[in-house]
Amino acid sequence: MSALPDHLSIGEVATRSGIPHTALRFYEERGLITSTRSAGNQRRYPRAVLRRLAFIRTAQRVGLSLEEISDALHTLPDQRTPTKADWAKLSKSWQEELDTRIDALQRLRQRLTSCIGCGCLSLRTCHLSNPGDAMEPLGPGAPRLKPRSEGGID
Amino acid sequence: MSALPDHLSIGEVATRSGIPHTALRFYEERGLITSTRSAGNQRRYPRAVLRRLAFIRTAQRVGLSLEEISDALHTLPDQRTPTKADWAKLSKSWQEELDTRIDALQRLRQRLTSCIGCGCLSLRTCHLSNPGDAMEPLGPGAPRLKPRSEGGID
DNA sequence: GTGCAACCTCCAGTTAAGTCGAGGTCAACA
DNA sequence: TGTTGACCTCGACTTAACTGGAGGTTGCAC
Repeated sequence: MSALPDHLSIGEVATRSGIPHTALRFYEERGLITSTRSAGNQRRYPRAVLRRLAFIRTAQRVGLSLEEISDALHTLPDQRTPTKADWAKLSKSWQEELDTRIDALQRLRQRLTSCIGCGCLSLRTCHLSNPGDAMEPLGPGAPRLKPRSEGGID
Repeated sequence: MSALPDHLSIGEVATRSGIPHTALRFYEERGLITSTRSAGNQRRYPRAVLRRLAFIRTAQRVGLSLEEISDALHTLPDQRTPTKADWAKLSKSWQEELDTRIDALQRLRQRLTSCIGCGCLSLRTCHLSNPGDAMEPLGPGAPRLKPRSEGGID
């Protein structure tokens, strides 16, 4: 527990962030974080990397891809003071995305809630499994190569 | 637009659900949906599969994995009338999961909102990137092999 | 000055969720 | 009877996000 210096080794960052060193190198490769090197070519991170990592992990947890996160972080001028407009742009685009996701989650939860209450006992008939309202503005699935065109259902 | 029979071919299901036939076979392989076969060995789906697929896609969209969805669907007695207790159990476990996710999303959004307002112009100092509150009950990342132990940050 | 853990690079492997293509079958119409 | 389109299986490939190992270097404590 010595006072942390400002130049953390990859091991220290891994320990303090809970993120494996392999993942840290991977993030660096992908441009999500950066490091300088010591005389002997070892990575040295500024302390701020921990906050950046926390941000990355939070965004990731809510379903944003590393690419989206990376893009977002890169709309901010890379080394120096982003303008308020930069921030506003980033925030706005994410807010829409987040709103959409929150909405979808709440609708799913709502369906579950009402289903429990409604006394229906089968997936076959329950409206839980029968959307009714518009859905699927985004395609799911891992390979986000081409957006799939969602047809109407039932 | 002939009146839909109750035994849909894979092509019909694909068209009506907007889900590629390749994915349908994949879901079947994973046990998320089932089919019977025609005399000539072609898949035949009951109409109800469309609702089931809508449910799957919705759940997937909000970030649940096919495995989680499959598990959930399998807590319901497979072919006949699940009891109210079955439903309650499934619903409850999902609700917690959904609540957690909604919460995380809202916190992230809140941080973005307040950040815009606070006038801070750098990720380095903004509390947006500095969680402060407890987070990461679930690990992110694709390989969910071993849950990662999240250390404290900064 | 030696030993060993922590670091380095490079590359191959893994998982989830599919996609794609080859090679073959079936059904229905002309 | 022929051919065309929808279907079948099987296996290889893709993308994102990592993990793991081999083989070599650094840093620092004794």
